[in-house]
Amino acid sequence: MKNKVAELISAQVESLSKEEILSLIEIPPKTEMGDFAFPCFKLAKTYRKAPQAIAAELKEKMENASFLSKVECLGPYLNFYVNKQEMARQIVENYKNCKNYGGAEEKNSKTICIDYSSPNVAKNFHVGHLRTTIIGNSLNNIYRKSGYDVVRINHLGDWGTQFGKLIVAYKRWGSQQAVENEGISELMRIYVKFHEEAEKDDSLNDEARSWFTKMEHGDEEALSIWRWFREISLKEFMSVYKMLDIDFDSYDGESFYNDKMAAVIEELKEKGLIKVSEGAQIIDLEEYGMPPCLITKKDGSSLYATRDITAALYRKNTYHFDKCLYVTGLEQKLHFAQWFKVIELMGYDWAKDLYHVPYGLVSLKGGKLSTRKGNIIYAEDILNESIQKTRSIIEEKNPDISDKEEVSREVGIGAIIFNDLYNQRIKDVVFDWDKILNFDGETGPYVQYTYARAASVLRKIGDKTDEIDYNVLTDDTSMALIKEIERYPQAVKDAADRMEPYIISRYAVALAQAFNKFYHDCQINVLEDNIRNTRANIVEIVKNIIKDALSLLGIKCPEQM
RNA sequence: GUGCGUUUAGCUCAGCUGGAUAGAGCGUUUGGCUACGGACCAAAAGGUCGGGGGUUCGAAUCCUCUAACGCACGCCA
Repeated sequence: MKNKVAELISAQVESLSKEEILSLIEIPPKTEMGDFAFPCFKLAKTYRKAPQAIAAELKEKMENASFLSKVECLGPYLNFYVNKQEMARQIVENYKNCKNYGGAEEKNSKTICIDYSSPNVAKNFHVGHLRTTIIGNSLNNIYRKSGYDVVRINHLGDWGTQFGKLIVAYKRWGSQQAVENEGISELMRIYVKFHEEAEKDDSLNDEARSWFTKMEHGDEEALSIWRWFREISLKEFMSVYKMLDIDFDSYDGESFYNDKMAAVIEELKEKGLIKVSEGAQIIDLEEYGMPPCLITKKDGSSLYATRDITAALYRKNTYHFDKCLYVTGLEQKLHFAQWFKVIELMGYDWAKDLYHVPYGLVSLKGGKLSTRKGNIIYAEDILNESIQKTRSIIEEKNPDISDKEEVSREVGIGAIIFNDLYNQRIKDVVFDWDKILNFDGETGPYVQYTYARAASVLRKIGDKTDEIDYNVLTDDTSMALIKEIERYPQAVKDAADRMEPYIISRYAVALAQAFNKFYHDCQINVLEDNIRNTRANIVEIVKNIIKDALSLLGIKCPEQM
């Protein structure tokens, strides 16, 4: 339709190409103002006339087009009112012709690696980790729908000085029994204890660093403790992933690159990038306005950047990615900028394919997240709390449905995921129980409720035919809903281009709102066959799109709730 | 100190490459179940878009200065 309008204008306007016209055409802010609008400002210079006059002139010339019901000029704008039946028909038929509406009909043979979640072993999985996990998972779904092959990488934080600290702490204050019984909580306890003691006695830090150096040199005692801690942690992480129904293609964490870093350091030396400064090996980035990137410490052991660089080289060689995304907090921005630059300086042109996908800081009302201060909320606790709240709502409103347990999980977890994906990634989040457990308005449960409602109507209707009478769909409410249906592919595309799942969330809410108004204004289960069938078909389309959109966020849609 | 990010209604946020009277949800006030699910729908109130200057026919959007808050700045990740 937009295309047709553009053609019509193009026939009258020589100074602009059809593409330019297409990009100028906009959707008026209010429906009374028409379906499409063409602002005439740009033409004012070439025609040397006021835009109002140009709009009036153009109007005369295009009033007779058959697909239009009306053309009006409102000041400098030319407003087009298209034939409603025709518009509805095009949108619905376009939907029906797609195998994967909103996404790619075929794979595009491109690969994207997404590094997300990547929690630190031996630390509890808290609200902060939930963000990277949920955002990364959603980006995975969005790119998959858009035709990419996606490699989901959980780059576990399972290497580094903190394990030296843990080993020291375990040897001094831990016991096998306690670790086996308490799992990560016990590891956290001795880790916190280490920090308390290390403030009084700095030699503990040296001891910890030397244990980590032993690990890097393959010391069996150090490694066997490390393996044990890692296994215990992974078990707990897996239970969160299971709740969220999230999986990964690779759990190669930092330790995986331990034996691959030497070659990379060698390469950096050969390329003349390494300098020695205060005993450490660094890459000077002053020229690029950044502090130096540290490659090894003075004791020779590796650092975060070393492992990231090594991992990037490995992934490029292994997966041949077209893009590689890193979903981490904004506070790590400098770190990524530094080592991306190092990759570029090594002469790899694919440095431009590395993207840091940052998100804002998660904090609690009382202040920052801090395990040491006990100011922390664990992922499992939020999820369980939300599931329980959902369960009690179901008991109150709809106690007769079957599989209550499963539905409570889907809705409760959906609420948490939706809440995390509702705003732009960059926004800081202050965790608030009241807000996260509110299921009214623009929330996951609202969208899921809309889905359940649609499912319920369709169940009541039973059999329906595929016949659609487009004359039934010309009222404002139905047209508004159909226009929302049309918007889905663009929403998916924008979300993929901007790496922003919130665009899908906002779309899902808008579609649900349009549907609920339609549901309210237009009775669906009526006696007239043409009306019932037509509306039921629209309901089914909307239901399918809601399910698809929520699936991109990682949220399930129960048929009843 | 330097750099990055944020600042839009009481609160949480949308606002696409600059375009028509700046939009939602929550909260507040009010109305709507003898219709298909009230986790719903409708209406009202609520804004000098942090502040100054500039570019433009036109700025929440672009440039510049500035303020507040957050974060990062070498041997943690």
